[in-house]
Amino acid sequence: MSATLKDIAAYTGLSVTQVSRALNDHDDVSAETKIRAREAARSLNYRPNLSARKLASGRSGIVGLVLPPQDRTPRDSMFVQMVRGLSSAFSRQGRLFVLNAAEEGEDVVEVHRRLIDGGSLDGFVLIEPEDADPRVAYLQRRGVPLVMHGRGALAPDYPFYDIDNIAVGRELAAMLLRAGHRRIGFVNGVRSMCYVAHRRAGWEMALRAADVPADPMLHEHGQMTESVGALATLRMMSMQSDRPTALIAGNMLIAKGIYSALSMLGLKVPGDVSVVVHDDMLPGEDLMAVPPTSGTRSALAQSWEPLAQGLIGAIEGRALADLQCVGDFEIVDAGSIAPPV
Amino acid sequence: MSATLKDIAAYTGLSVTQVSRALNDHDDVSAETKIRAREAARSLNYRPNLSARKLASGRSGIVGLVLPPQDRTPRDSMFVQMVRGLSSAFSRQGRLFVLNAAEEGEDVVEVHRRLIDGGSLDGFVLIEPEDADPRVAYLQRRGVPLVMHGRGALAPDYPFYDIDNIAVGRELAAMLLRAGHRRIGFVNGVRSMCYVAHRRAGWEMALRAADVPADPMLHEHGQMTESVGALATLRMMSMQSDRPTALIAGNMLIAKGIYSALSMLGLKVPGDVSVVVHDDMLPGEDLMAVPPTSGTRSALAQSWEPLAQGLIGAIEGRALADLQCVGDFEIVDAGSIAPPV
DNA sequence: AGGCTTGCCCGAAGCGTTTCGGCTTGGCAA
DNA sequence: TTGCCAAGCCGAAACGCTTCGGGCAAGCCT
Repeated sequence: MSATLKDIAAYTGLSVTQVSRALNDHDDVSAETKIRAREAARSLNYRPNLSARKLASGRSGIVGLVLPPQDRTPRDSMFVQMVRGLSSAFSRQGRLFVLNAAEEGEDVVEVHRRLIDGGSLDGFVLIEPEDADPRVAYLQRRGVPLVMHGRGALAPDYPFYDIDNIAVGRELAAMLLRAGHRRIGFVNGVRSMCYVAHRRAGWEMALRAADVPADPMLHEHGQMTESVGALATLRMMSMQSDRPTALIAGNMLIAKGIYSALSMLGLKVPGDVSVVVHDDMLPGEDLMAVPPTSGTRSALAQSWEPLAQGLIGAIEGRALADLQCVGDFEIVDAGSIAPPV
Repeated sequence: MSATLKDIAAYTGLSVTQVSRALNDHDDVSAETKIRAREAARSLNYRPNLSARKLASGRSGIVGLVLPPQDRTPRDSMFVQMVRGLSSAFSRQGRLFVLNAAEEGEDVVEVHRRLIDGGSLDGFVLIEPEDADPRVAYLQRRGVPLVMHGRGALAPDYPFYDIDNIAVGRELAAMLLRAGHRRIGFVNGVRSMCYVAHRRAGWEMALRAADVPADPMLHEHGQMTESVGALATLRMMSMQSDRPTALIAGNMLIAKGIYSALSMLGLKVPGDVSVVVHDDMLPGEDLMAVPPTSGTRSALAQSWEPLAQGLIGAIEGRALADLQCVGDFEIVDAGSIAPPV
């Protein structure tokens, strides 16, 4: 159905070898031959057969992602976002991106194995890093390239794309400290996540730098949901003495919970309590109607391209240092900070 | 890394040919040889190389789904549901299921082409059927197996899994007619969807059978969202004369909108207005806290298995009639129907 | 002139699997 | 005894691609 290298060879009078080398832009092919081959390929509507390529070279050009079995964070729409983003980032690079979901009880590593020696994939994007990640261990042992969305340690030994979450935590606290706040509450994510720990560390660093003690009662771990935000707010605001004058929200859902708890308590933002948030700018969240809130933001959508670049770099064997990318975040002032009362 | 047929051949003393035939359960292999080959395969940890298989036989055992570019129905969590369901259904059948998202401006058919002669996929699950579906036309022309989730016509010429939506519409209306209602409103989905048209037809049939005119003012097309449900309810309930005494909701989100509009109007269910719904039983929707509502229900989650079976059947060349499957729905009475006032 | 490099090209082998056709063996009927 | 058939097995070719090793000219140096 589809044209093969042999067809192009016949059409151009070249050998199959030379056509292959021409189309793959090898360097011992004359410029004129390359052009001739490329034109023939286009006019014959040639599409390389990835299975054959994989068989011959060990590389198929297909990369993938395995959806962890139960989403601890029930952020389905983020997954769809991600799949779309990665699909298009990779297809811009001439690669195919596919997604496979792990079954409920199934071992995630097992799924990767299936995908690898089932024979097609030659690299993975990993998400939701864990501390000593078994997926990383397995892939590294087998020499399969990977790139991590986030990181499982401050300086891991694998390619990743992440933002500087210590700086995020530090900056969020610093914004409030600069306004004069001393009692600063932080509603963070689940403890085991590395970025959560980093943000907490940043919060502590900023406080220490301002000679303010970091009261553990003012820090809360939990799922990043609206209700966790609301409950944590109620708890902190009902502290008998020294209740916080400002709150940090780990993400927009938490912020929403904070706002609704505060309004229930009859407290105004920023008059009574200042609020800052780290916003991942997921589309759909803006529809959530959270009031404009100061803080840090970094679009999750901007990570797909660097992730793709990182994985492709890893496949092409570039040095680890080039493959560990720390992205930027922005600082915005939206008027949700006022001096403490 | 992974064992090959050659390794098994060496290990068992058989030829590569015979091992291949044994593992694929061909019939000119003795029972004893089959067992020997299978055991060797297991103990050598053999995994067939799908690329090689694809190259030799034209079939890779990988099937996929292309996510349409912009989701007209913003039901991201349903997609994730679906991916998980199909992944596990296919993996139970020893096949690999992958998902690829079409880019924003990209032609969906083009993506299928890439996946086909990129060389790996040998069949597709399609979703969101259209009237004269270009994807179906393309795949049929190229002889690539497919199965549709839903259908684009009453009796299409391709494999599908669907429920009898005419019967759904008829039954929903009949439940209300039996209670004595004559003015029955229907808040349905977007007009272009085939299942929406079917349900509408069912509604009309039931009314006609009861000698009740089908007032077009009592039927509303729109996105299946909460607000559409609410707005349609407000419109119908404010009709000067002959406002409906009962409402049919196309799905749970619409039902939720109907309930909130009715409560805004101070109307009770079922005292003032009866309500029925078709519920797809998506997990997460039960959390939406819609009051128990009578109507029809069919778990979307039950369609993954038949879809997988249908596609595999199509790949294996079974007859079309065996591949067109109409699933059941249930009728439940949850007390949301009362005689009209 | 002889030898070297450089630029461009090609044949053939091989990736792991399936499949086609043919081979051997033993049993059974004629 | 001969001939035939079925059961079970195997060699070799093929799928489309990459890559290794080599070949042939033309140009340069000494």
